[in-house]
Amino acid sequence: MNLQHLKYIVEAAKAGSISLAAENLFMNQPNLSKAIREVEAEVGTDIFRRTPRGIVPTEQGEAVIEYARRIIREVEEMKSFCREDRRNKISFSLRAPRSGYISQAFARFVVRLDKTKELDIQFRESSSLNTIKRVEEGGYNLGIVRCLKSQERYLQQLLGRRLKRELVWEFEGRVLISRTNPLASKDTVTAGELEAGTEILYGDLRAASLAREDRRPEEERIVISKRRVFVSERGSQIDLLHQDPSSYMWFSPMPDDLLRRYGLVQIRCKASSPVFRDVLIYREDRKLSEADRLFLEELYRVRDDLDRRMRDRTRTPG
DNA sequence: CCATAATGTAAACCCATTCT
DNA sequence: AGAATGGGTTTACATTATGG
Repeated sequence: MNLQHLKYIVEAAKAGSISLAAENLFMNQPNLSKAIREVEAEVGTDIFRRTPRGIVPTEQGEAVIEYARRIIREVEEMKSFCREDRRNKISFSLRAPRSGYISQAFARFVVRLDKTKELDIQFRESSSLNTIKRVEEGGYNLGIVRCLKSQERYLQQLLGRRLKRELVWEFEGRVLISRTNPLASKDTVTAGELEAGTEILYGDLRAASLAREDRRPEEERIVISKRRVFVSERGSQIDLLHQDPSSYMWFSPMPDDLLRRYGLVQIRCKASSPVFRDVLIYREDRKLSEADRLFLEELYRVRDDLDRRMRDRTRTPG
């Protein structure tokens, strides 16, 4: 049994099928089948129960797979330990939803880093499902996933047992509009006022919705407009907001300086705002690094600023 | 003494086929 | 339909032999 064998059973567990796993591993099914049998022979217990529709881990198998994951990860950590000069290099990787407050926190975090050190920093905006996948696999160390509060149970289910989680922020969605939008001077808008406008949504929202359609038939999203445009590129979203002054999109509360920079205004929607939760995730076995903590410090600072401003505004209307 | 070449073996591979 | 087997071929790896 070698590391390769362990990777095989982890992939097989993930795929739920030897044939599919073989495809993912760029090998053929018989060889994978044989390899799994060899591991089973060596550990002395069946890892999977074979069924006509694929494979399911046995009770002992679950434990074996968990061991395998840990071993693979440790080896990866060992390699990265040897690869980089840890004293002289800052490594950081984050996947997060598209969000003004997160990108602002990220930017502030980066400028605070020691100028004399090498940087290996990755920040990528991505859907919650992809974030979970990448963080689980170990490609990214930190992830922030966003879900509707009402779908939280789903998220917990998706996260499973191997990821630690921490609530970053719970906020009411805001309506993001151009400064030239006739509604821009208002404090709050009603659903009726938005109804005629064009709603802009992220391009991947349809496909990567956290709740699977088949399992959760009732529509949680508040649908207001009949005119909906899916756009996944930030610049185009902003252009469209300006070109079509009736258009709007739901967004997380955004820092004022960003709003000013883009010529945008953010307002509450009376009564029917969806409530979102942003949750930080990272692998169970991983300790937060110095850089991670620095980022979180900035993240919470930006969040608290926004929280405070939003409270002030509601107290002094007009 | 180390580096390269030759050799033998185990493993990975592929395909056809059978089993559940 | 998907998993397992068998048999033949190729590839990878380790060991040993040879040469600078």
